[in-house]
Amino acid sequence: METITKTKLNSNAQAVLHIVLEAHNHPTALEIYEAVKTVRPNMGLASVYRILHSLAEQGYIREIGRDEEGNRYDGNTSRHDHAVCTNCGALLDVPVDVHVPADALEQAARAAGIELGSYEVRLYGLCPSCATRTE
Amino acid sequence: METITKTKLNSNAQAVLHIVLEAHNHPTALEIYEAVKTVRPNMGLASVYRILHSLAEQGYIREIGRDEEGNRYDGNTSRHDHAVCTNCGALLDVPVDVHVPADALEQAARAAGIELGSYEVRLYGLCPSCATRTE
DNA sequence: ATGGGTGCAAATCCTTTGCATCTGC
DNA sequence: GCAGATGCAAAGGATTTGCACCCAT
Repeated sequence: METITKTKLNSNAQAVLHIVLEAHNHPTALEIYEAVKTVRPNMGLASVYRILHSLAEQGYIREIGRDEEGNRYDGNTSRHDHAVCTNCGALLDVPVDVHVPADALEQAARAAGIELGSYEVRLYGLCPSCATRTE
Repeated sequence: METITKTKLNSNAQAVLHIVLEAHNHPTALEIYEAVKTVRPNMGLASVYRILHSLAEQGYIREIGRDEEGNRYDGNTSRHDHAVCTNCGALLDVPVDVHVPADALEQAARAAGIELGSYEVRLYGLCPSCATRTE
């Protein structure tokens, strides 16, 4: 049972949301903070963290795991897949849906003993720049 | 092009590897450190971190992402999938392979522009205990 | 003796929290 | 006036690093 309550956003939250929605990459909290500071120079880092959490909780954005740089956020909340560069760590969107047969998902969920909510495919490999640099 | 060079492991590294291989869950560095201390009481945390990195680099174990507790390690290096509890954050193995059609993978990799190495399906939902507690 | 591994402590980095203040309603 | 949001600084927690020391070769 999902309980998502979207509350009205104040102007600070809107500014943060804007940044995340515009970002094509998957920015970290620090990157979002830097970007937001150009618009609201006196916003503090702590507020950015608090706002990001509340935006994620309300379903406006999504947290998509951490890497060595920290937690990353995604403005695209619809189901989609990601590719991770095993060399530089870049996290890219997969622009097409990786179709996984529904019955395979259900069987796997049953086997793992979980009540399936959603899923994601992660591709690991070399991103364009790392592929050429390594070839 | 993968370059994995397995060097001979010294006894400390073997002790750490043993812990990770035996662990059925996906322990964090701290948990591994605690476990290793029962066998080698004077090993330091820094050494555990150094050893874990080198074991992962050499392909003995695998790093499988971070959560609020830190980086988690997996002794199972063969391709397999994971389930994440959206309530308590538990990270479980999926005991069956989620079969993703090879052509879907290739098409997705091409679309994302990466040279595909491997992949993983992540299931999100409620683990057994959270499901009953929430129902 | 020599290079690598080790323990310890200090340093880093991301994130959270306490608290006094400010804001909008 | 009050509840919630904010900035700042301090605290917290995971991970890394500097460094002197020790060990096996």
